[in-house]
Amino acid sequence: MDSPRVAPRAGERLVNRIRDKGLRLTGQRRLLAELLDGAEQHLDADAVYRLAKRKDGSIHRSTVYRTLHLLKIHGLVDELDLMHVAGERHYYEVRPSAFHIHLVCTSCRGVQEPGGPFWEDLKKKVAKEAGFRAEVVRLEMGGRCSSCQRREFRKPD
Amino acid sequence: MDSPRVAPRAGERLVNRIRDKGLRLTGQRRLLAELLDGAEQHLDADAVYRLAKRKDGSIHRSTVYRTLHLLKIHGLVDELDLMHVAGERHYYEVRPSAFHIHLVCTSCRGVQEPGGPFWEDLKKKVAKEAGFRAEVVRLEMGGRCSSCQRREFRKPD
DNA sequence: CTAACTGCAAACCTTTTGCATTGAC
DNA sequence: GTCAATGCAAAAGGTTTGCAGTTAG
Repeated sequence: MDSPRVAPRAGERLVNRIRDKGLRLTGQRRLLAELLDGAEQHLDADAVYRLAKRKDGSIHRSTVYRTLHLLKIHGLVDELDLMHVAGERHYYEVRPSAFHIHLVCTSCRGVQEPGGPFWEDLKKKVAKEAGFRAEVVRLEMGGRCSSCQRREFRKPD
Repeated sequence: MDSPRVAPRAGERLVNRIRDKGLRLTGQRRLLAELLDGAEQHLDADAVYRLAKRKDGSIHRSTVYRTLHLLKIHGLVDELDLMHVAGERHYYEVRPSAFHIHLVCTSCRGVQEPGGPFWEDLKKKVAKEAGFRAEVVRLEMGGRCSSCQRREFRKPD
């Protein structure tokens, strides 16, 4: 599609994309964008709020919800449920590409995002086969990660 | 209930699976199971409730939620969010296999479930590659279905 | 300057829970 | 008969909204 192929600094990418969309860039939006962009794991709305609150004590929950909604409808973040392993929460992720793959362990609740040639190839084939102009593709697998499999092999419950 | 026992009648399969799990089969559970099993489309909790209410005016919402939860934790139905095209609702689907593929059109909100050799093959390869004992796999694609693509080609916005 | 955004509080909507009663096994 | 499931009502999330004051462009 139209993604720039030069990587801006971590924590700046989403901010730039907000400006590029012509959206007003307030202090709160900048803060939230930097948080989402720098996040090491998937965050739900409450986690985003609590992290933001530590940097700006006056930010309000409703601003977090409004901003997440705004980013979502502009396609800048995606909303995930990660197989509901942790209840009804939704998680937000800066859209790194149109194709997300998540392996969610129902035992330890860990989330892996595998990469490599197999998965790259898979993306291409799926897009081609679909007869569907896919904007977002999510492949989510719920099951047991390899370390939980080993643990359960040693000590079956 | 007096049909020959060749293959379980549509609307009876889930009922049988409930009994097989040793769960108590109440009238409400039977009704909900038949609804889910016979559903032509994906239903959310409210839709299940309203359909059930037409057949049993005294059924309560909380029973619907409790039953959906029960079926979910026993792996008899899966909970989907269908890319949130229709808000925060969750949809329930009798688990036909461990692998669901949904193509969700963000334009007309239609949901397709493609089948065929490509997708069968994909399931096998993904399961093998993952190094992950996958219990449930969901592949969801959000985009434009072929008829919406055609419509937009004729009349671009 | 002005439309858009924010904080606040209240409303909303879906889902969960405690309790007395009912019903499946 | 016993224990689990149900209906009911109330609570508990999580999210949205109307409003008045504030701010980015």
